[in-house]
Formats: sequence, structure tokens, C-alpha cells
Amino acid sequence: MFFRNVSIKVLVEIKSFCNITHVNTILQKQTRRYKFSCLWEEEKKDDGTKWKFLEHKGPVFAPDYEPLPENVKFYYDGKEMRLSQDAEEVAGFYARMLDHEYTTKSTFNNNFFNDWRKVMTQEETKIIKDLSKCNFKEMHAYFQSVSEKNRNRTKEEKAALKAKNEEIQKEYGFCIIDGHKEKIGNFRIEPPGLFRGRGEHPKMGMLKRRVMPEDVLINCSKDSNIPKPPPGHKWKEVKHDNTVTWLASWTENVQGQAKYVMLNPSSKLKGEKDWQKYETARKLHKCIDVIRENYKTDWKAKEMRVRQRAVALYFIDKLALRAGNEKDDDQADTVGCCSLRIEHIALHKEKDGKEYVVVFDFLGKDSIRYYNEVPVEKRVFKNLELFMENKKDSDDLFDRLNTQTLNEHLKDLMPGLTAKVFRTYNASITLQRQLDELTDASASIPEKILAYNRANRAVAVLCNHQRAVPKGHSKSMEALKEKIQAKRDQVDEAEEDLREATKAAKRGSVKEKLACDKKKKALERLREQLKKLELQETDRDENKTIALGTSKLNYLDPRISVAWCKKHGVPIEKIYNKTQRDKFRWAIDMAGPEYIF
DNA sequence: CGTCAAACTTAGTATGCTCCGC
DNA sequence: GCGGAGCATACTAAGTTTGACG
Repeated sequence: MFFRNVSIKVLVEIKSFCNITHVNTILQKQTRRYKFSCLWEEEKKDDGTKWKFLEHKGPVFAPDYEPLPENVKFYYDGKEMRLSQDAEEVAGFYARMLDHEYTTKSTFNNNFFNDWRKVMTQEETKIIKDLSKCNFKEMHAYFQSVSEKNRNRTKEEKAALKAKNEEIQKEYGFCIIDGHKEKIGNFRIEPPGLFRGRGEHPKMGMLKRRVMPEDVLINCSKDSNIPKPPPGHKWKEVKHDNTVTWLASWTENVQGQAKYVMLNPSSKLKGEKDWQKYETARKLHKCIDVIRENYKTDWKAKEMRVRQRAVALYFIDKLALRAGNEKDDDQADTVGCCSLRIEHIALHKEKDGKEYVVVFDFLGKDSIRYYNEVPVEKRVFKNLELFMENKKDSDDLFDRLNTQTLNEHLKDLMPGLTAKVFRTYNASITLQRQLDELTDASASIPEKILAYNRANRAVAVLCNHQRAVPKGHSKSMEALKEKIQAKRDQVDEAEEDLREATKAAKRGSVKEKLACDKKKKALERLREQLKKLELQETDRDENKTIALGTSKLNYLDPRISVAWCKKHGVPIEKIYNKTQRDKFRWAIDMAGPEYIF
């Protein structure tokens, strides 16, 4: 807080004699900080407007389809067949995925074949009636050879390509919003292809149509340079809605959902929103005890609706479960807290020596499995038994509860409180507590970084952030183990060397003494290297199925990390990479050396 | 009140790139 | 220089929340 106030004061002075848009780089950075702080300290205008001026060049469209070379053939029922351009393009989407697991699934194949036939000519549909008679192998091989060629591009080709991309980025990748140039997050329209849902998605394999300018809505200021559609085309509509933050949008055909072009997380607009999110979490910290008392009392409520709400909230708080909205059956069957079904939990009066254990086993967001054995209070256990009475496996556990009513209740407990705030809050406070517990102030920097990663990992475990085991993990572990052994041998050798040298130095001249010193240093260096390797081993193995990135990016208040770095003399670059530093610039600029909770 | 969809955040994976040991 | 592991980035699917509508 101290730092922040000083900076603001100083910056107000700077601002008083500077034109913000024309100061030099250093001042610009300072000015931005000023503007951030200022906007956040002031009551923001509460009229829902997100900007006053917005100008951009519109999105970048996917490149046109390039027909296959003549010699790449498609065969149906053993016979060569020339496909129409549209049919060929869609066939190509499938051919690319031939060695992917998707193409072994009947849902994927049926959906693809169905949609493929829709783009065929009438003659083609008359012939192509059975996917299993289609031979895409030449097409597949062709695409493989193309990507192989791309991989083997010369340095010059690569540089040229990079330059071209940068050109596009420069032109389309930025917008002007309220006098500032800001990076756009996704300025490229999604190219056509086959829909790849996660988990058992009923729509997997469906054709994702090519998006045309005629599908695209543009949002910008009336008085800005309105983006031009590609030659010969028109936008669907140009609007000037300053209550939203998107620059362009279109409706995707598979699920009928809107897609948006929005700003990069480094932008002020997104940064402010992020900051607000963590401020709400801090507010929750101030009343969490009351809220916990409150839901514990409600475990005894007369109304079943209230009891269910109280138990659900307990899970959300204790286990960091997601809210769990209802889903349609044209999506993968996944659940969160409110949508848990009887089949997703099992009750054990006693399990592995613990009393009142609830076993959770369900698929959550992205069809990631959540498995957890949790001892709970007796009262919670009894309530769950009650909720499960006379129900089928496929019935809702909380049949009197949904996310809307839960969030309405939360809003009454604290303004701005919703179910997901608990996830943010518990993640951030876990980080802070773990950092305090795991960091040894006298440890080396690599050891401190290991401590940070462990704290980060505790949060990832809490939030159930998982990833596939990296390909070749066990192999790379073995290699690392070998390296460690080799280093150990080196250390032993160096120790022996030093012993000899010490002996020589005792009776020897200046020259021998110097040699001895050198050996000492060499040994030190080797020991350092060994330690580093050993730390790396622990870190990597503990990490194999846990994804740290998601929590770091979305759940951990960056001010905690920044404060920890300052307190322990760890350079911020050791914790955050470039992208992350850009996103968290507001915290890096503002945070003092003290924690936030 | 329930339903729907708009708008925005959160999520894992594919791909590209860098850096390290050989 | 070379190859490959691992990191960074791009991509886009899948969530949450809110507010309009009937």
C-alpha cells in the first residue's frame, strides 16, 4: 500500500505537466501505472460502458482452400475418384486426422460422414455411401509430407514467414481503445475443420464451416476508421456498442454459440477485470468465517432446499468444486457441484480408518476426472444419506438446487459473491499459506523456486488441474537419473582431487596453494550443479500429471507471487515468463513486499 | 419462474520455438 | 551444427454469470 500511494502521488505530478500519449517510454510505463491506479481507486462510472473510443482493422480470415495436386488421389471402393472442391476440402480435414484416436470412434465417423455428404455434389452422394469404403491414405500421406516440408524449411524461409506474420500482427493484432494501443487476443477467425469436442461429445466430427465476412459482426466507435471487409464482401453488421468489450463476433455452426474477438490479457480492460476478481476474493476473506458458520447452521435447516444449498456450498468451499450448471444432452456429460448425481458419490461410514467418508468420482469440465475421498462432518454425511433416499443413480443429488438460486443466496451474503469466487479465494490463500510454510528464508534461489512450484502445485491439486503425462516422461526421467549419477561420480572425484591438492598445498609453495583453491572452487561448482539436478528431478516427477499453468494464470492473485519474490530476493522472471509478466503488469508495478490476505 | 443466449473467464492440447547437451 | 526435451504460445472448447424474455 505504501508503495502504491507514493507512486500515485509522484505520478499525479508527472501527469500534471506531461501529455500522456507523447512521453518517453519510461514515463509511459509510469503513466500507465498511474492510469491503472487512478481508475481503480476512483469510483468507476457505473453506467456499464467499457470504452469511449474503439478502432481496429477487423479480423483476419482463414486462407482460401488450396486444391490438392493432381497426383494425390482419393479412392472409393478401390476406384480412383476425383472429388469436387468442397468435398475434397472436407475429406482433407478427415484425412489429416487419420492416425488420431478420434477416427476410431463411431460418433466421430458418423457425424463426419453425415456432414461430408452435405457438401458433396449430387453425383458424389450417389457413389459415396459408406465411409469404410473411402481410402484417404494418399491424401493423408500428402499432408504428412507437407508438414514434414514445413518443418524442414530453411532459416531464410522461416525468417520470411515470421516477418510476414509480424506484418499481419502489426496491422491486425492491435486496436486503439480510449487513446491507448492494445494487443488483441484472437484476431484470426477460426479456420474450417472438424469439430473436436472433449470427452464423449455427441457432436465430435461435425463440420465446422468456413466463416465469411458476411457472418461477422464488427463492433467499434462510430467516429473511428471502420474496418473494411475483404474485397467483394460485406460485414454482416457494424455496431457501436460500448457496453461490451468485443471487437468482432460470429456464430459458430456446430453448437450455435457466439465467438468473439477480444483483447489480450495484457490490456488495461482485462487487467482491471482481473484485479477486480481478486479484490472480490479479498472481500470474501473478510467474511468467510461468518459464511462458514452460516452454512453449517443451515445443515440443520427445516427446508430441504436450504439444507441442500448448505451442503453444496460446503463442497464448493472445501473442495473448490465448480458451480455446475445444467447441460443439454447434445454436449458431453460432465458435472459440477449443483449438477452432481447420485452415481457420482459413494458414502462410507468408515473407510481406511476414517469416519464418514464421501468418495467423489465424476467427470468435470473438459471431461477431466475428479476423484477424491473426503472425510466429512457427521451432519453432512447424514444429510447426504437423506438427499440420496429413494433416488436412482441417474437422479440429481441436489434436486432442489441450481446455480442461479445458489448465486442469488451468495449475493445476499456478500455483494459480488458467486460460486466461483470461492475457487479463486481458496486457491490464492492456499498459495499464500503454502509459500509461508515451504519457503526457507536462508535457502538458495533454486530451492526457493522449488518451494514456489510446490505451493503452486498444492493449488493445482486443489483445483484438479490435470494434464496428460508428457510423451516420453519416463524416458526423460531415466536420462536425468543417469545424469545425476554421473554428477555424483564427478563430485566424488573432485573431493579426492581436493584431498590430494590440500596435502600438496600444506607443504608446497604458492603455486600449490593456488591449485588447491582452484580445486576447492571446482568442487563447490559441481556440488551446486548436483543439487540443481536433484531439485529438477523432484520437481519434474511431482509435476507429471499436474498442470500448474491454469492456476497460475487464472486463480493465484499475482500480488502474492510478486510480494514473495520481493521478500525473498527471487527475480520475477523466475516465476513469470514474458506473457505472464505482461498479463500481471498491474501487480508487478503495484505490489509491495507484503502479502495481501 | 424457467429458458435462452450474450458475454466473458477458464481449460487442456497442439504446435512452434528455444535452448541445452552432444 | 544437430536433435530432442520442454517451454511458450496459439488455439478453441467448455465453463460461469447475468439479464432479457415470455
